[in-house]
Amino acid sequence: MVLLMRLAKILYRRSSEERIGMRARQLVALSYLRDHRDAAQQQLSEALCVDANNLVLLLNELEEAGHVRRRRDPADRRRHRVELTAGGRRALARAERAQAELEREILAGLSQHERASLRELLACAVSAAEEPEPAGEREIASVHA
Amino acid sequence: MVLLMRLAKILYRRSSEERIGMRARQLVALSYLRDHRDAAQQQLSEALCVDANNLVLLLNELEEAGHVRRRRDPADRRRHRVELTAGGRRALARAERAQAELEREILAGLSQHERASLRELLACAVSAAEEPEPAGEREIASVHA
DNA sequence: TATTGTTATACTCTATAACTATA
DNA sequence: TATAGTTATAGAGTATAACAATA
Repeated sequence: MVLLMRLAKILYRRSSEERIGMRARQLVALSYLRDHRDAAQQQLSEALCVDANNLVLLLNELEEAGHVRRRRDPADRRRHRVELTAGGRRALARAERAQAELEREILAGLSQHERASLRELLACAVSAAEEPEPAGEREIASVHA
Repeated sequence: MVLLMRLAKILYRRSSEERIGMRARQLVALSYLRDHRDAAQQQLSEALCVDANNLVLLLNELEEAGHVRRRRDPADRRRHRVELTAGGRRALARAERAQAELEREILAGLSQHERASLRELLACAVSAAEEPEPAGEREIASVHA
């Protein structure tokens, strides 16, 4: 856990804007939006661990850059659905290429196979953490994978 | 990479002071100090990715709490060596127990074996990132492990 | 003169609370 | 009245720069 925090900090420090073409936070948001089409802001706020108000500022940046678009949900007009634009997709692809290079640098101590394992484990952990469980009954889980 | 940043943020958010008995940053620092006895502040600053001035503030907190002690290095009196006190060791142990419980919660989607693998991979990556390589010659590395 | 650590200050990021509109 | 999003403001966190002590 301590290790995870330290590695994340190393990564964050090196993910400068000139290096990957956008802020690290923006990259995380765009990446999430690609995997979860038309997410509502509330959902984004929870998934990215960003307070609702901060999310507004983040989305303002992204919308101004033309990377995302906010549309009112016809079903519930209080809601805004956020979608990735074509330009946002391209910017995301560029950023991910740069990020992959950075990844190779930082994880130079790991073999390709180990890096793949790490990615898989993280994906599994994050997706499990994403579903906050229907209600209670956490004890039974995590016995096997 | 994005996943790593997201997971770290989830972890950081949940590592509240009342939960683990100290700030997350303090835990990271104490943990490092246990593994690297009598580190100089400069070394700490680099390893923890904390600017030298912020490190001073962090160490002030820790020293005030009685968890660490600063001593001048007799060999180079400009240097301060930071050491963990007995109280610091106890506080660290308590925090790590609480943190381990949190870990089980957050990584509930992973089996015990998977969690162990993750820990190992992270340790490997961090320790590799710790040595910034003698100089140049990064291209040859990272072909195999 | 260069380096280690410290202090002072300014800036960025994040969180708390009040506000608008829809339900 | 409650919820989704926005705005305003304050607080925490972080970085830039000048400083003191030692080499």
